[in-house]
Amino acid sequence: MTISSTFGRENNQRNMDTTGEVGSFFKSAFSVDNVIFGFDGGDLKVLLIQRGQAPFKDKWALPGDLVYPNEDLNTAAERVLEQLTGLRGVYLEQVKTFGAVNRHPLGRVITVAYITLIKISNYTVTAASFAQSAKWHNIDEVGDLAFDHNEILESCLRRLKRKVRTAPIGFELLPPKFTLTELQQLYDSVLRLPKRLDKRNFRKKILSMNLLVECPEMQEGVAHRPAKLYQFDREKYGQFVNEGFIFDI
Amino acid sequence: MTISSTFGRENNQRNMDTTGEVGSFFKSAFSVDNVIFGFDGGDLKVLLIQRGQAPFKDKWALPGDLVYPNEDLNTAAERVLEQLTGLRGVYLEQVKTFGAVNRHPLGRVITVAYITLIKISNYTVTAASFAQSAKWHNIDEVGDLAFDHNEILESCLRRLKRKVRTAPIGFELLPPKFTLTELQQLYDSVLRLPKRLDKRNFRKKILSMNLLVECPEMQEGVAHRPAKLYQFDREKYGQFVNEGFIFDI
DNA sequence: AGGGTTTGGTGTGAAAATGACAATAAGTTC
DNA sequence: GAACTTATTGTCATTTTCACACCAAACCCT
Repeated sequence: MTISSTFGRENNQRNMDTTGEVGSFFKSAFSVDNVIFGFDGGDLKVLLIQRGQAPFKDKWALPGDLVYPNEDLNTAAERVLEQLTGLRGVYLEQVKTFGAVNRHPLGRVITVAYITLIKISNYTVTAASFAQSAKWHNIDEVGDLAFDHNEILESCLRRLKRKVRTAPIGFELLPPKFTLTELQQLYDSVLRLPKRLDKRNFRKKILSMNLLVECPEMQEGVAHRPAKLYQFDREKYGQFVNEGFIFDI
Repeated sequence: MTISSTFGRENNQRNMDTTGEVGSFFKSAFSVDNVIFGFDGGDLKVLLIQRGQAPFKDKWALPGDLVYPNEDLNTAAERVLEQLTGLRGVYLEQVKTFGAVNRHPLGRVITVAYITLIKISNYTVTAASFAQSAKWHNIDEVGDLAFDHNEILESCLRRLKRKVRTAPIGFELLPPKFTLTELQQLYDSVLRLPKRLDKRNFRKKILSMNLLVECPEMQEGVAHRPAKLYQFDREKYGQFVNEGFIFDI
C-alpha cells in the first residue's frame, strides 16, 4: 500500500441502496491528507507529490493514504508524514473533513485533512520511495491539484494563517536558532498582509513576550552585519499559558 | 434507520487484515454527531437524546446518525438536525472528526462532529418520534455520555467559545428581537469568564459596531422598566466584512 | 585601508482601545 | 406614592497600537 494509491477494483458506490440494510454503510473508506508546510526563508511552501496512477495520473496532489482499519486517524496522518519525509514527532493538527459524495471517482471516500509544520532543512528527498515525485511548491504556485485538494489546501492555509497568530507554531517552520528577521519574514509570508509587518513594532512585540532566549553565538556566513540568534523557550511558554497568557501577534 | 441506531449485525472490524486487499478498507462507516446548542435566557444548553438500544442503552448521547452512502457530510448533519427538531437552515459548522479505533464498540466508525446553534423557542418537543427522549441539558450538567461524546462535546464547546467572539453567531441563539441585556447574558453564559462582562463597556462596544438596529417597540411583560429591543442586521454585517471588518468581542 | 553596500538594531509620540468605575431613569408591584 | 427592579448613560486613567528614520556593524571590492 503506497501513499495515495488507487483502489484495486472497479467499485462505484454511488448508486447503492441507502435504506434498510446496515451492511451497506460499511462499504466506504476514509483517508487522511496532509498539507505539509515548510519555509525556506523566502516563501511558504507546501510539499506535494505527483501521482503515478489513475485517477489523476501525473497530477500533483497532497500526500495521503487510506486509514487502516485498526489505525487511529492521527496515527495515519503521522504515518503518511513519516513515510514521505522520515520525520516523526512534528506539529500536526486536524483541520477539516471533506466528504462530498463524488470527491473520489472510485468510491465513497471521505478524507480528514491535517496540517503539518516541518523545518524544511530536516526534509531529505531520499526518505521515501516516491521521493523523486515529491516536491516543494510555493504556496501560490500549486496549480490544479488532484481530487478536491485545492479546496483542502485553501482550508488548511486559512487555518494556518489564523493559528500562526494565536499560537507559537511559527517556530515549527524555522530551525532551532533563528534571527528576528527570519521570524518576521516567516510571518510576512504566511500572513501576506497588505502591508508587511513593521520591523520595530514586530521586534518589540515578540521580545516583550519573553519567550525567546538570546543565543551566545551570532549568525554566520552572511555578507553583512550578522544578527543575533534566538531560540524559542517551549518550557516558559507552557508556564505562561498556565498563568493565562495568550499568544497573539 | 433512526438516529444513533445501532448496527443490525454482529460485526467486529478490529482484527482485520490491513495489508494488501483494498476491499478491506471499504468495511468501515462514518457518522455525524450534532452538538445542538440553545440558550434559554439563563444558561447555555445542549440537546441530548437518551439511547433506546445497546450499546449504551439508556445513556444520554449526542444526536447523530450514519451518513448515507450517497449523502454529503453537511447534508447528513442537516438531516439529523431536521429529524430531531424539524428545523432547517440553521447555523451549522463542522468542528472535528473523531476516529479512535475503539470509539464504537460494534465496528470501525469515525464520526464528524458539528455544532448547531438554534433558537430554543423554535424547538418543539413534538417534532420527531424520539422527542420524548430528547432533552435540553445545562452545559455543565450533562454527566456521562455514550461513546466518546463527552470528548466531542468539550471540543465543540471550545470551538463555540472561540467562534462566538470572532463571528456574530451568538445571535443565532437569540430570538430575532432581543435586548442588550439578553445579548450580554448570552455572552456571559457561553464564555464563563472569571469576571462577567462590564455592562457599560459591553453596550458601548456592541453598539459601536453598528450592526444592531433599534426596534420601534419595547420589551413587554416584564415587571420593571422595559428595555429597547434590537435586531441584528445581517446585510450590514456582510457589507462590513467585505470592507475588511472583523467582528470581535 | 577606505568607501560602498547590505542588513541589524533601536525610541518616540499621537491615536485608539481598553477597562474600571456609579448615579439617574422608567417602568412594575403593593 | 413608596419600594423595587432593571435600563440606560459618560469619564478618566491606562494600555496598546501604529507610523515613522537613523546610526551600527559586518562584508566586499578595489
